[in-house]
Amino acid sequence: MTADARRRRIYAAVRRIPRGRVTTYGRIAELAGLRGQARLVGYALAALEVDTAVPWHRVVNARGAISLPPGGHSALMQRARLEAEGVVFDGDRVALERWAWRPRTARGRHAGRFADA
DNA sequence: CTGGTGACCATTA
DNA sequence: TTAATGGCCACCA
Repeated sequence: MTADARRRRIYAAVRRIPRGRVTTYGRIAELAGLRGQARLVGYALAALEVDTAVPWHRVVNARGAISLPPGGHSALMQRARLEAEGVVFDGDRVALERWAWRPRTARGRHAGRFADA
């Protein structure tokens, strides 16, 4: 698989995140069929155009925090966009147990490390 | 080629 | 709870 194909899979996965929810880099990697390659997700997002339709702001790190340089323009925009969608921050992070998007892979009840609040 | 870096993460101590 | 470690891959010097 080419590097370009991986990037497109990553973007496709990010586009699936619903409004008002977040998910992690590692989770996107899994959905893109690239388990264990979370770093690639960050790299791919960094390559996006400024006016992209890909909802990159819905991707946070495993702690629920924004992984962009603190105080930077991009970080501020990410937080502003999330809050505009109703996502609430607790300090510098969002509670994943509450805001993480869980695609329907859950069989019957909660299947992942993100349970409902 | 080699080595370093990055919007990362799970594991281990 | 925080720190260190090893693994991952694309890109660049």
